Amino acid sequence: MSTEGLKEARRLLRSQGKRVTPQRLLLFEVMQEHGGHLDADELYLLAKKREPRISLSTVYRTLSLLKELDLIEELHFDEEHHHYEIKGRGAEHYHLICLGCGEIIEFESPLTDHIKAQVKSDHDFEVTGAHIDLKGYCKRCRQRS
Amino acid sequence: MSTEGLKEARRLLRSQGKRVTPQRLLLFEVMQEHGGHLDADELYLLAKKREPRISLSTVYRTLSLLKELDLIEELHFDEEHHHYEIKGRGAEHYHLICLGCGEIIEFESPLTDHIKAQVKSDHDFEVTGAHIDLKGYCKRCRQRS
DNA sequence: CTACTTGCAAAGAGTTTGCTAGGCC
DNA sequence: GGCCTAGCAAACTCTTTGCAAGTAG
Repeated sequence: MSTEGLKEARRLLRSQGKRVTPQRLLLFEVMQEHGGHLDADELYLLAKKREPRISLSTVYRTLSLLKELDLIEELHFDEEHHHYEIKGRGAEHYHLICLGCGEIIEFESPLTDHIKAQVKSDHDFEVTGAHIDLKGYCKRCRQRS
Repeated sequence: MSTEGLKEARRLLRSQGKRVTPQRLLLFEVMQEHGGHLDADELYLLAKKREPRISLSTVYRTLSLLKELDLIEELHFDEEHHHYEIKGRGAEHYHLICLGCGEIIEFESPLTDHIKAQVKSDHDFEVTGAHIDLKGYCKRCRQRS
């Protein structure tokens, strides 16, 4: 399950042309394992236990990258101090992949539940997980042609 | 269905004076089976499971060869990082993958059309292709536990 | 047998990291 | 002071290339 999240992180980094570095994976992993919210310094100290050479700037840079990729959430408990936490691995989400510009839009749909129900009755198959990618063209790319 | 594509690949390679090597067939096959989009490294790792001696350079060289032969499509998710996918369509079918016994059942569902319609109205996104994998447990495997 | 291909190692292009030195409430 | 960013050389990721060994036709 936690490796699932890691793969997802790799995939997202890749698809955005970001490089998959050990530091980024380590920081993501630490956040995942820790579960709750962390601030930059706490994350730094935890990561340092495993990779003492990691730098605080990398922590900050990685946090904003992960936030940009929507993998973590920034919590403003107070003005001076930001906390971060892994985004809800809760609701399943799927992807719209634009073949024109490469943008990846995440979506959810209750219809996926209907598909599961149908598959259950048609094939007597109990679905536990789904992976849905829809490819096509986004509004902007369609307008350009 | 999938052997159809393989034969086509052989034929095309031949007709262009390219040699039909196990590596090229393997890589093409992996891409075909995977269905969705892959980048060079993902393809490399998948292929390595079946033929551990394959090299990353072969993956890159084969990808550009297959692109040249128009057997795969290069998706520019961003400037420097490319993804690839098998060309050519056909009746869309999706997969049920049993986590117990590994069986893969193909299915179709009109509901996928509804998802496309919904995605169109919600995100103004025109779907041209879909890749849907549902994982879970088939009847037999459920009865055994 | 000959020309095309592969695997390896290493180069290249471009990004990311770790420092150190600041900047901002 | 406490928290975060900037600038830059060095390190690294991803891709391509050169070459000797291997293989298809």
